[in-house]
Amino acid sequence: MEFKEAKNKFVQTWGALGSQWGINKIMAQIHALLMVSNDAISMEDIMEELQISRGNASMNLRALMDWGIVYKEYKAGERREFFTAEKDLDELAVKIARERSKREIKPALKVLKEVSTIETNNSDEANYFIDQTTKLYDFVLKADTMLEKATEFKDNWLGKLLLKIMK
Amino acid sequence: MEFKEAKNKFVQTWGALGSQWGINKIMAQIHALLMVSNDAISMEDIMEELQISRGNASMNLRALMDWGIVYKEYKAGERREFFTAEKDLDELAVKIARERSKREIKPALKVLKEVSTIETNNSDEANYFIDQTTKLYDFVLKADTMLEKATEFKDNWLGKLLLKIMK
DNA sequence: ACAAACTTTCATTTATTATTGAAAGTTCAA
DNA sequence: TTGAACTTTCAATAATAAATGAAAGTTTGT
Repeated sequence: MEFKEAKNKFVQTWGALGSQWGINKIMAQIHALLMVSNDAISMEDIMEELQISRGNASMNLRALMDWGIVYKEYKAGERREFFTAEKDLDELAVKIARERSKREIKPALKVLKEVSTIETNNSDEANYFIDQTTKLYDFVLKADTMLEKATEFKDNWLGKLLLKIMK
Repeated sequence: MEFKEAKNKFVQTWGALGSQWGINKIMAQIHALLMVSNDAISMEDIMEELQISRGNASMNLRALMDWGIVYKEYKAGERREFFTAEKDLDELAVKIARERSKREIKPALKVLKEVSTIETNNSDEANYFIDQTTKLYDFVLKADTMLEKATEFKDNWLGKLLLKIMK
């Protein structure tokens, strides 16, 4: 396998993986592209490489910047903007974890709290519902807290965590 | 908020959460429904409650059973099948983690291995590519191993893990 | 102030994914 | 072995999500 072929395979795979985890395919592909690029890339080059429209590139780059995992870069004497990815994998994982927690887990927790604290008519099914949603709330809260704690390690938390787990 | 309203809100929220994580909305909704139901439910009842077709119910129940998080149950003297969810949350998390690892992470790792071991022409960009994909491989492997280890605890691993992390 | 170089927005179009429902399949009791 | 009761399959359809591209917006050099 030669370089170009390998690069393409990587970008495609990363894009597919993104889709399966609820992330826009192109967004994941752009990220993949930036991850393996030594220096910053212009929007034009991204469009060219992935064969996508200007609007698509613009919107997905914006989304990646909102996630805090892609940055704009300016080059001296250049009018256009260049883009570069967060290359530190621990930092990357931390940012993704934080965003997903904020956007998805926290709101879900709020709903779980709400529905698990309704006034009940003491019917069996209502009691069971409260019991189950309360357990779910505790579980999700614990998982979310774990993510938070893990991200506090900051430097190579994954490696440290792994060591601890294996004790 | 009354019971029926709360139940509906929970099912909707769980469905939306599923979508955001790459899981079919109805699949997540059926799962939610079963999670808060004291006893096993027939396909007919699921169709009725979620207002979906027979085919849809059948396909998604099959998918949930493939994941190992929903079971068929037979009631004495009843012709039709009833369904029930894995209620143990630790067990549920373990099963989901294992399936996603098997279906998505393992194949991705295989590709990462492939593309990070190409013969290089020693150009800067090819070298950088190999460097980055190798790091990514190591990172993803570590994360996947962590999941595996975590699931080995089996009994309340999340709680134990959390204790360890916070030390 | 103008215009060239570049980016963003968003209504429309296209692609992807999920759903339906009718037909085929299965199981079981008589 | 028949047919009633139930489930599965899958081609057609619908719903959802993503992509396009042209117009509007912005920035910068002169």
